[in-house]
Amino acid sequence: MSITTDKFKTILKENGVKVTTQRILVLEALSSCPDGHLTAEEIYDLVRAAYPEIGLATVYRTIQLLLELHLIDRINLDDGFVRYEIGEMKESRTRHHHHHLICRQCGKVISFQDDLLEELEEKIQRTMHFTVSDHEVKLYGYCEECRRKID
Amino acid sequence: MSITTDKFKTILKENGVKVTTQRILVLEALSSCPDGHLTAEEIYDLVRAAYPEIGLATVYRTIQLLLELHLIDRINLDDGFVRYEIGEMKESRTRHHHHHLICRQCGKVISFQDDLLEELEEKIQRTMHFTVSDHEVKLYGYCEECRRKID
DNA sequence: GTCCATGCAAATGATTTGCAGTATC
DNA sequence: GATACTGCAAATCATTTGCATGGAC
Repeated sequence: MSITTDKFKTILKENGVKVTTQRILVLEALSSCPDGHLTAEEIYDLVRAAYPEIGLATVYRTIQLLLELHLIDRINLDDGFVRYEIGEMKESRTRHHHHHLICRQCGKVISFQDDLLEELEEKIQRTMHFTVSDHEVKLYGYCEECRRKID
Repeated sequence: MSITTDKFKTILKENGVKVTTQRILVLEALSSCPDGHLTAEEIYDLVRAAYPEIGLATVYRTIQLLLELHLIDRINLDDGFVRYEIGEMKESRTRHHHHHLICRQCGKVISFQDDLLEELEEKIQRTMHFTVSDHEVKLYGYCEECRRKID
């Protein structure tokens, strides 16, 4: 479950930054597309529908702020666009990351949950003396429809 | 073990593209830094030491070619630079990927081998009907030295 | 000799920044 | 009312591209 507007306002105040229409609209655009993986330009277009005077620079500055507040995550699918998505399950202390399946054919992105890396992280800790705090996993391949077309 | 210059020349010929000094030097720069994770600019600087007249555009074009020939891999550490590294173990048919530990403190990148994702890929195949062909894993955290400094 | 490859400079495209006006607290 | 935030336009920076020259086969 993603963050509500009210909770967002509280977080902004707690961090000593101002609550502005633009910030709320950017957050809401990201919230409204929970599986969106939106680019900055896409967020800009979405917000502009409701608030035409917003500038692209403000969108970038707001994205930066949301990243610093850990309310959104950056995703790089190596297609030349950086994307952002709302961070989910902020309440739980455990890092229930979700990861991405990326179809090489149609570019579709499917999210999935898995904690299988726990074991790997522990192993890394032991053998490499490296403390893992976070991870990012991308699986490339072919989605069901595209595989059917290829066969 | 990474590719030799002779093997590289053969691959170029097999693919109907010309063997040029520039291409060889770029490949050798990447080979000489097996753990380098070089940026295009860094490759440019390395090659220029031996061959000052090379242009940055040629470096980019060669990187593109090497990627298409699957001789190098692209790595994105989300620090604003795209990096490249020589592909290892090209001879074995199995995908013995290596992954990266990235220190959030000093930025150091440590490579490691692991096939732990085999299990996950199989599960994805079964439950999501998605055929995984490749994967990329990045583990963020703190290396031994930096952890020591923090404590 | 034929083309592909190169070097240079200009173009591109995402992101950033400077600055004067504006809105929040 | 002070100051952080915004919008705009200009700047930046990695990467790409057009084109005339040069090199590989």
